[in-house]
Amino acid sequence: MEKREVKERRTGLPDLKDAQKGKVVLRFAPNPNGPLSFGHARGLVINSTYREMYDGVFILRFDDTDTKVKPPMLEAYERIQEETAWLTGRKPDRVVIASDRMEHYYEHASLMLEKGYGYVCRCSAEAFKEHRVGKTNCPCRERTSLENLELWQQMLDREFNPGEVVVRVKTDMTLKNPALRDWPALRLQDTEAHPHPRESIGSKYVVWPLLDFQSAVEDHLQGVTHIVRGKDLMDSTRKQTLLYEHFGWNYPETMYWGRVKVHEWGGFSTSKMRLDIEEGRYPGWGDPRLPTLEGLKGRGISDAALRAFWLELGITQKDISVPLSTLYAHNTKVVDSTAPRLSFIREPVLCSLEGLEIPKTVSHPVNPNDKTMGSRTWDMNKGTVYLEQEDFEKGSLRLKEFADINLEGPKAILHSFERSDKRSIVHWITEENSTEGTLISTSNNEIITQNGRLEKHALKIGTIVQLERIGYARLQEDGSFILCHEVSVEEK
RNA sequence: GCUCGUAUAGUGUAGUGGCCCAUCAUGAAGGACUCUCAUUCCUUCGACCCGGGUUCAAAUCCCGGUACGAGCACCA
Repeated sequence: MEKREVKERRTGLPDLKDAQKGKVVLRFAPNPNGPLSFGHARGLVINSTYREMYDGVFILRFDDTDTKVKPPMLEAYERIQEETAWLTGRKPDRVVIASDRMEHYYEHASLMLEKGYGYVCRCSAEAFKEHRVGKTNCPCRERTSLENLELWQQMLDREFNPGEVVVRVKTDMTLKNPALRDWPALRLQDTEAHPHPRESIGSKYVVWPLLDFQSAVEDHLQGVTHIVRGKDLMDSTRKQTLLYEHFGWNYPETMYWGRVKVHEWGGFSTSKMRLDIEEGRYPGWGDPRLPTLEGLKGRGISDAALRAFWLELGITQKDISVPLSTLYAHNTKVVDSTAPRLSFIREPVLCSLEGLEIPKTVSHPVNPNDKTMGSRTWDMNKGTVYLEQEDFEKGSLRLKEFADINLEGPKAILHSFERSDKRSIVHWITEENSTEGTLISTSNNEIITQNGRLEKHALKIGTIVQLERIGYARLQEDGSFILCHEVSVEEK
């Protein structure tokens, strides 16, 4: 009888299964091998939104347990926390750093060996692969817990080299899914050659947990109730569930989202970007061509737009490909009502006004949809204005909020102050109310710098403006503007 | 190859057996407003992967096919 209600369009995220208000614990666990990027925003937005919905706890966890393949970046720890606060609107309730929690992982590893839930395996990776593929038990599996604990101590005492030994979780070698067969839980890392970048950790440990073990133990210790993450971690859930069964714990409820590709970006990875930056292909993580949170923010993509974007995609397991214009549409919606208008003349042509008596000043609204934002008033004393080359060529124009003109070479003959016909309305700027200005944009992975005449302004760094008839742009520290996206997607 | 997952308009999404000749957004086309090619508003266009089955009734359940994606790392 309440069915009717169920069928109404759901807005926002679907309910979490078995969730009670005030008792939900969520986490987002990036690898700090670089600052966050566009894709990370999904985990942040979804999980932090559930925190709001259920008045729960949101944990930011740094999964920094690999020092060689994806080594952590020291600056990223701080940066990621700032980015999290920016995107979610508040600090995480708890911050956990895996490399600070090693003793807990050791304790559980040792307990696992003692109880016979796992074993120390001295097979090479290749040798074990044969067991995995052939569904045969590895001889190491037969060791007693005493032997295992002894070997474990030797691991801790650095009596082995990386690659010689690994701790495995005992599952079942005949499991249908090969990924789950006696999966590795802890391994050795050469932290002399590859020390952990955090000073307090450095080369202190050689035995390190792998993601599936570290994450499983930590989720339990933190009391995580719901895990919402990408579906690439589905097998991870199954592995971890097997470990939870050994320990008699209850695995959190999980939900997954599918892969998202942004048409314009293709496949970016943090590791790849890091390499590109180190090799000088990009000057830094904030480069406007990079899909990092820093890059997007720097271009004027608002946190609210990013949130709206990811919330709209929701958590379907479908793999999708979205154009960037979807994000831009959200951004326009968020930013337009508060964006001051500004005049920027590309390829400026200087014209002198003649023919009619020129008023002392001309005013434009700061934002036509919000009169309380006031107006911009230009002095007209000098009688010279800049027009864009492209507009100049049209011959007869309407200078916005001012007058109709007919162009005769460098002379702009004032025709009337009232609109006299349908000639196109263009933006313009007086000589004395403008300065040299720069607009930076990106196209085909190139940075394009365009100089022109910029209206004088007193805006704060970071303000997102609408350059009239051009697009939304953000004021940078050096006074230049960086184009976020064009006012209209219409191609010219 | 083995394992797992997904398939609704151009792009995304809602929908868990009848309310669906299918929701909302975006997009496209047209229009209104506007001294910006902005914003806002209105109209129109446009979809249930294919084939079987279950049922009085299927986008929804089952089976098969196809397509796409992920995992099978001593990465996260």
